[in-house]
Amino acid sequence: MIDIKLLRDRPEVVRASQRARGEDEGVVDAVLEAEQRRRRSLTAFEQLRAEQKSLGKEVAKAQGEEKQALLARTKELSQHVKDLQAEADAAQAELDSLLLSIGNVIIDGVPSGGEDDYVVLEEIGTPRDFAAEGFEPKDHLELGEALDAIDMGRGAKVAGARFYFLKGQGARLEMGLLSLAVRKAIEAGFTPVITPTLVNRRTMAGAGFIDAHLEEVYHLPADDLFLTGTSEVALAGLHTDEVIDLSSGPIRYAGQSTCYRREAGSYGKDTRGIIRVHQFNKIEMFVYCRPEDAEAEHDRLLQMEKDMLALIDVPYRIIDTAAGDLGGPAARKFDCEAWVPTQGRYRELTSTSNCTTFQARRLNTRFKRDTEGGPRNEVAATLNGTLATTRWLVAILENHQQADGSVVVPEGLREAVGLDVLTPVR
RNA sequence: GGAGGUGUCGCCUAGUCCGGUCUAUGGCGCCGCACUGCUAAUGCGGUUUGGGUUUAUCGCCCAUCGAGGGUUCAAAUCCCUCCACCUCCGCCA
Repeated sequence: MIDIKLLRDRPEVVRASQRARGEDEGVVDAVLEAEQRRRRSLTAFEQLRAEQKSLGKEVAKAQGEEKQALLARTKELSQHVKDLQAEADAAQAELDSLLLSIGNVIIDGVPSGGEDDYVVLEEIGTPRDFAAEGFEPKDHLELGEALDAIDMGRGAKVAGARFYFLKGQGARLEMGLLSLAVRKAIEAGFTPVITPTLVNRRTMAGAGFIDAHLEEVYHLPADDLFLTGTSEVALAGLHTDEVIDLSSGPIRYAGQSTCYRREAGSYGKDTRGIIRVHQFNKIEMFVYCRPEDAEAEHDRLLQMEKDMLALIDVPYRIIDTAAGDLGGPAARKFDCEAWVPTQGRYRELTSTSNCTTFQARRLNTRFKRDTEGGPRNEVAATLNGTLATTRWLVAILENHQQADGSVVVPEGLREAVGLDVLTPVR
């Protein structure tokens, strides 16, 4: 949820953000109007409520005929107060639903437009020239099957399409990758966390995954619980309704969890292999900090991702995602996309978002700031970023394959995986 | 799954049976001031959170006793639903 004070004081900033996202900017005026209505109805209610309370005290003291007269007055007043309260509640609800419909205000510099309007910030590494090496690269599934590392068929048998088994060298590769990511995070001062993967409605909504992503989310109606598509959700909810201590700097977590996504509306897309699946594992960084530190923290998260990608040694590029492709909570998002040889294009491996105060406002996570007028509670900023996922195996397998179908484990991963080369078993 | 108990403004706690004097008691902690070689002790004052009004303050007002409904002129207090925690029973990878 955006800050209504910002919208009130500088509506043009919110309008510009909405425009860049390709969203309705008229909602800004609707909010201003709803806010007026809310204040008017609230004032009316509060005045009458104050009168009701003071009359109530007289009733308590009065006797006999006087009491009866007061009761008559106050009964009438009671209904009036209820009506005004209902009006004020309705105005508040209307305001809230308008505010919830507005995405986070983008940060200056974020490119306008949609999915294809990203800006490439940096390209790192050079794709291998397989033609010059004299062989046709195999895709990750063909490699994975020959290594007996990936089994899609049995995944489908047990659970359905887009499910899979990782086994043997495949399981070792993933476990090594994830444990290396956690180790790097710990070295950088992050606290490792294993999170719940089922969360309640408030947490899911607060993290921003119910409005736009409802179709994407597995829901268990019997318990009204939601399977999370990333540990970001649980980590965002970790400090709900708390005042956290940021006096000695940002709080940095590295969450490990299995992630569940319905992938509704992606029928026919990436149906082969483990690029787009219903279940995968991920190490996710999550930071709470003061709003003024958020952009620096964002750069830090991106640097963590770059360091991690350097360890798996694949060519990749960094893009600054366009406003229309940010999703509601993010004010800016950088994706790192690795080169996938058999697709001849870059595919997302990491994504780091600066959500500023958007998530924390919904989840009521604040910190104490000392000001001249004394300590004040202020909404914290949150950021998240990927440090490793199952999908990374795709880039590792394809970029490090050899003509005989074996795969060289990148140097930086060898110790964690415990293998130098993955060898075909058939 | 069943039975019982608990939930009060940082922590502990009074109040709930029997609705109005609760503008929620007291202690601890914390903050400020005073006193004092320093510290401690002592004394005085302050100390939930959100919102409205005014916005330069002070102030005044409303909401908030786990959450949400209800009864009532009036709810921390009575009723209902839900949530969390504790004890016991049952079941169980």
